[in-house]
Amino acid sequence: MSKIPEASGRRLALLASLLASCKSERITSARMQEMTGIDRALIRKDISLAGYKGGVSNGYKAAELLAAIQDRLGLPLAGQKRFCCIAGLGKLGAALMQCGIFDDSPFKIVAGFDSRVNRTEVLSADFPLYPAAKMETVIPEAGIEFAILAVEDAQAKMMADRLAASGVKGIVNFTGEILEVPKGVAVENVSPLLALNNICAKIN
Amino acid sequence: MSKIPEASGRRLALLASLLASCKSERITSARMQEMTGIDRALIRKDISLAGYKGGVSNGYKAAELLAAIQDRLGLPLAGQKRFCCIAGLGKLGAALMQCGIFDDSPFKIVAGFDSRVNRTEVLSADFPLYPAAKMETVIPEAGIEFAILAVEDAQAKMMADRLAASGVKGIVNFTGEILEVPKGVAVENVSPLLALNNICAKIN
DNA sequence: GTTCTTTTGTGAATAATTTCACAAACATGG
DNA sequence: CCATGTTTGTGAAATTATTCACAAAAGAAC
Repeated sequence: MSKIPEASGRRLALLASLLASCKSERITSARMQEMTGIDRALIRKDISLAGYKGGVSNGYKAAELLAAIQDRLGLPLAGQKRFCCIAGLGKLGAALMQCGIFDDSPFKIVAGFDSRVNRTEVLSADFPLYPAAKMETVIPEAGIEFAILAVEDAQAKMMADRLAASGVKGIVNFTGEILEVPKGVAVENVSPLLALNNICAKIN
Repeated sequence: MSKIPEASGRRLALLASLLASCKSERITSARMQEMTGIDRALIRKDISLAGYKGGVSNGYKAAELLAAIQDRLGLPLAGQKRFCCIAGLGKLGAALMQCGIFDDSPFKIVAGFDSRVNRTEVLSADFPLYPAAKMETVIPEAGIEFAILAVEDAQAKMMADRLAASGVKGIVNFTGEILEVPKGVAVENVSPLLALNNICAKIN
């Protein structure tokens, strides 16, 4: 089956996260439009791309639709644990590792890295913390697939290079820097500053 | 002048953040392609949409180009301070307000809100913290335009409604919930979980 | 000042996405 | 079971976005 266009993929991932917290058994494209602002005809097209059929007359079965999207997009399922690490254990990195956001998710933080050794010694976590120098050995050995980058902007590019060289397949970029990564590594920018700028651009 | 399509706007905002940390005086579309992965012809089209001319033979002047993009997109300039608040002062919210990420930016956090009063009393910040009940009065009085939403998922929708009702024009959504907001309020999702899912979708 | 090289700026061509519109599928309520 | 009301699924149309390709602009070298 051919690959789904990126825009459709993003919308479907959004729908997946919406469906994951959907209380009712069934949901219509009209309701999803209300919740997301995406036109319902487009939602139906996307769902059709995802390969799911079966909503006629009464809307889609939320659980089945979610499963179909997860399957088609290659999203990890609830039971799975895909391993991640956090690079940069400053205020933001430390909070991300401690705030429990990944607890019920298919992602699990299994390592933390920081270039200041005392941080890795002082902070407590229920997974090991390493000096950044260990990155290149720990990441492949632990089977870490994804990294959350929360270092200071000045170190961002260097750390991204090292993460990519260590074999991570995706980086969630919390820094304000735009990362230049080899093909095969996906970057998702979640910088609050970039987000605020995007909002400013949208409301004009 | 007509409004810029959303996709172009996002790319231009990305370029802006790239240009903001650009060391060299001039930059070519080819170099920007290397850094962002966006095709250079498309970058030139976007820049042309932004209304900037003047790069022939030697690339664009980074500073001028940045200024043009900021102007065209309505992005705040370095000198300005647009007021923001943080809703939800748990681990993540507290870290966001303390980590200094907004220090050199045109955005300034001027208030924090949490429904647990003791949090607003225990935490220290260089701006006032309020119980969530004060939101509806503080936001309009302080001239707050944007909110960073970092509450727990269960409270996310309710808080987003209240933020919107209080008059914020944009919400940076760190929660895993998809927010249903009135038209006129922009939402930018920066959930690490959604980001990881998007990465999984991309690498397939 | 002439030539050579680089790089933009942009019409035209192509490709892709989104919207429209409606038949078909199914549920519901008599 | 029949009529009625929803809602999907999807071709076709309309729109939008991207890539191509190249003339023109400008700097660099000599």
